[in-house]
Amino acid sequence: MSDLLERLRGRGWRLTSQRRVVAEVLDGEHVHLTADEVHARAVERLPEISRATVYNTLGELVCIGEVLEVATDGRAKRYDPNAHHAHQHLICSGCGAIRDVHPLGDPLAALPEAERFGFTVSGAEITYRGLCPQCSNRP
Amino acid sequence: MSDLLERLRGRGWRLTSQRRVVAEVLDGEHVHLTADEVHARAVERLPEISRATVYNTLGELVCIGEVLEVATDGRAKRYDPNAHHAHQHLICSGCGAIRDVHPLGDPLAALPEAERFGFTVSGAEITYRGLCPQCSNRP
DNA sequence: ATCCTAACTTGGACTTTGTCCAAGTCAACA
DNA sequence: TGTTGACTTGGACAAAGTCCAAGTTAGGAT
Repeated sequence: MSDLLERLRGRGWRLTSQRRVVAEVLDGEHVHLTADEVHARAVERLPEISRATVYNTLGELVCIGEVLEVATDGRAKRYDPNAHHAHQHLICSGCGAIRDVHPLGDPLAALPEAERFGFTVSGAEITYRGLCPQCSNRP
Repeated sequence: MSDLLERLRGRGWRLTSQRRVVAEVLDGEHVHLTADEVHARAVERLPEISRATVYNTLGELVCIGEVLEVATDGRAKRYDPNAHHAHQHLICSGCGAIRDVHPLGDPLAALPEAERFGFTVSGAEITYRGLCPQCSNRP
């Protein structure tokens, strides 16, 4: 189970039941939940947990790099617990399903110096879009 | 000026003063405005224009592919009038500045068949992140 | 030119997503 | 076992966006 909790303890976090539950929800299913979805699942295990605490905890996890924030559309942010393994995202335009994918090569290498405009470029996120098998079989 | 307006007329759009103003705002400065910024600029030319109309018009322009919606963070969507020229975005993590950039090669080519999971992949958006020259010279 | 009508716009109410804060609670160390 | 500062809570607030009934108007028909 959660070595995530161990890492948090190592960083001096107080291990409250709330943080434990949020970590478990994220660690449990490696999907890309919104903050409200995390809250809903957390409430199943700890009915009094507040939205504010879920937002706080997610924000802290993002800050320390344990979780990635994914802005796939203009809607709610999604939280990706798979932060320690480089990957990109493939999103179904039909139903919104998200998959982790692993493209070849380093996307940064494709951006020539002349196209960097003096920026210190540190990363690249790729969002592939398409239709999942189910949505392909419908209009 | 706006051949965008010509294309809209060609599609059977009623050319209202509101739509004209929104098109002019987008066409005028090729930056990446939020809906509220578009509204603010539109109001300067047409004081009574409502937020709802700006949202409607932007949504329609996105639907017909004249404008791209860019979700760079979890905040407001940004609207990119440069839809007809393939490009990606480079964003400053310090100040949020956005530049259009042109990486080499086709990002789709980097995604092997085995990593597509049966999806019909149709596009890829790349968001490069880094620090702009100004922000590099500060913490 | 004028009329008609479907298409468009308006303003305000409402929803979703997220932030903030004062007051109360509790994990962890002594 | 007590203490204390870190954490949590609920509710108010804010930002971004959607929806709708009522009013207006562009543009084809007359």
